[in-house]
This record gives sequence, structure tokens and C-alpha cells, in this order.
Amino acid sequence: MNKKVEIIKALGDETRLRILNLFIRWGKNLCVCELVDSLKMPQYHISKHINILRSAGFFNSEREGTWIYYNLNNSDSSNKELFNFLKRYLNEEQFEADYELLKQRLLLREEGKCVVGFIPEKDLLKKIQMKTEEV
Amino acid sequence: MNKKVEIIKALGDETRLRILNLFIRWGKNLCVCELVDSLKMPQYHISKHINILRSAGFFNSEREGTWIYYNLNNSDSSNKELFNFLKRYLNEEQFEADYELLKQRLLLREEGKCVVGFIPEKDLLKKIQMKTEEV
DNA sequence: TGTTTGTATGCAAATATTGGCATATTAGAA
DNA sequence: TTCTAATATGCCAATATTTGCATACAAACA
Repeated sequence: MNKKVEIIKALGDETRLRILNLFIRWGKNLCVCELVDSLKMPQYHISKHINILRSAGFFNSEREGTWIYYNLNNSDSSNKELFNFLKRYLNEEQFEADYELLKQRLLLREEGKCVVGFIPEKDLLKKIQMKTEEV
Repeated sequence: MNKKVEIIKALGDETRLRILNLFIRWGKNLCVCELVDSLKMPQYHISKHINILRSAGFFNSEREGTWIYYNLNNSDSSNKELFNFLKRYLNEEQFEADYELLKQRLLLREEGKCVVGFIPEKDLLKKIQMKTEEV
């Protein structure tokens, strides 16, 4: 199938658009557990959709210990155009709310690295609060 | 489902992208038989995909006798942004070739209106040639 | 009214996608 | 080497999509 068709097809799923939205807004690398917590979805679900997005050429990945960081693949100029478009287009509440939660979750990073795995939904906000109160 | 997700999902099909490509490049109304001839697909196939695109809010339609003309719905500004993006993004050979054939097919219009139904593939180019040689 | 023409649609088979569970893989730590 | 943690994947059932055919519909015209 035509490559661009394949790419646009890969976009056509709510979970995948929510994942991409986080990468596009954040602009830097993210690991799976940060996505799991931000989107409140099972890990296997996120992993599978990331895999589909990766096959479509959206991501680079890089392992650091047991963590794997994904990053948008901006080396292709038509990808870059696509991301720019989506950044403006995905302006609905859901996408904004997802990013707000991601930003909270990123407070748990230390020296720019994820240092916790995924956190049961009920503990997440408490944990973030404790963390930000540490001095 | 989220409206924008639904819209992007509707894009995720080769036939539908090819149809949209023709509208976006041409910028004016088109009838089903012009699409059938340009994309060389069965009429029911085109009609069904147009229906999906219409449900996603991409088209207005207008009947003139037995012909039905479709037109891009530009009244929504986020649609307009999407079309602008696609105009640049759908730059592959297939999309250009489709538009070249459409332009040929449009030579059969008279006073801006489609006056023939769909034409067997083998006769199309001959018919266009005859038409353009008239006077 | 009957026929033709452009377009739409109901139905069923073929195919593809999604979501859930269990389990595999990989690397670090004990 | 064994355990744990982060991530990936194989398998299956459920669901959705696509395609093809036949046919319906609506307007024009004889």
C-alpha cells in the first residue's frame, strides 16, 4: 500500500492519536509507563499501539536499562509537516487533559529520567503530590 | 467517538484519500461518474466511500437532474486546515496521476456541467480526444 | 406510463482490526 | 543464578470494515 496512506491509516485510532498527541505536545522522549499512567490504559494496549505507530515510521526508540524511550521521528520532512498539522488540529479537551496529566506524571522524573514504573491509578496523584512536596 | 478522531479515521483508506485528493486539487464540484472514470473503480464503490466521507462532514451535495454534485465543505475552519495540509501532503505519484486523468475527464463537460455518464475505461481517452478535436 | 440513466443502498462473504489475557523477553539487582 | 521490573508479543474472540453483487430510487424523457 502507498506509504502515505499507510501513515494516515495508522492515525485513525483514538488511542494512537492520544499517544501521538502526548509526544507532539511534549516534544521529547517518553517511556511506556509514562504513557500508561497518562492515558490510564493497560500496558499491553499501549505497547501494541506504539508498535503500530513505529511500523508507520513515527518513532525512534532507545533503550536505557529496562526502560525504553520513544521519540518522534522528525528526520522525515513530511512527518514534520504532519506533526505540525496535528499539533494545531488535536485541540479538543481530551487531548489537552491527557497532556495535563502527563505533565504531572513527568514530575516524577529525576534528572530527566523516568525512575518509577507504572503506578496504580488510585496512587498516582498522591505520589506526585508527595514528590513535589519533598524539598 | 471524538469528532476529530472520526474524521481522521475516515481518511484512513486509500480510495477515500484518492477521492479527497481530487476534490482538493480541483477545488470545485464533481459528480460521481467523473470520479468513477478518474479512479477507474465501480460506481457503487465510489458511492459508498463518498457516503462515508459525507458522514464525516467532508461534503455538501447538490442535485441537478439525475446528476449529484459533491463539493468540499469548507465552512468549518478545521476542515479547511485539514484540506490545506492534505493538499501539500498527498504529493505522491498516484495522487498526481489521478488528477491528470480527472482533468482529461473534465474536458467532456459542457458549460461547466457533466453531460455524460460513466464511460467504459477503454473508450474514455478516445472519447476525450474526439471531443477536443471538435471545432 | 415505461424506459433509460445517474446514483444510493441492503445484504452477505471476505478480510482486517481491536482488546484482553497470558506469557515471553530483556536488563538490572539481590 | 534467581528475582523483579519494564516492555513486547502470540493467541483468540469480538467487532468493524471492505468489497461485490443485485437492486432500489429519483429524475428526465419518449
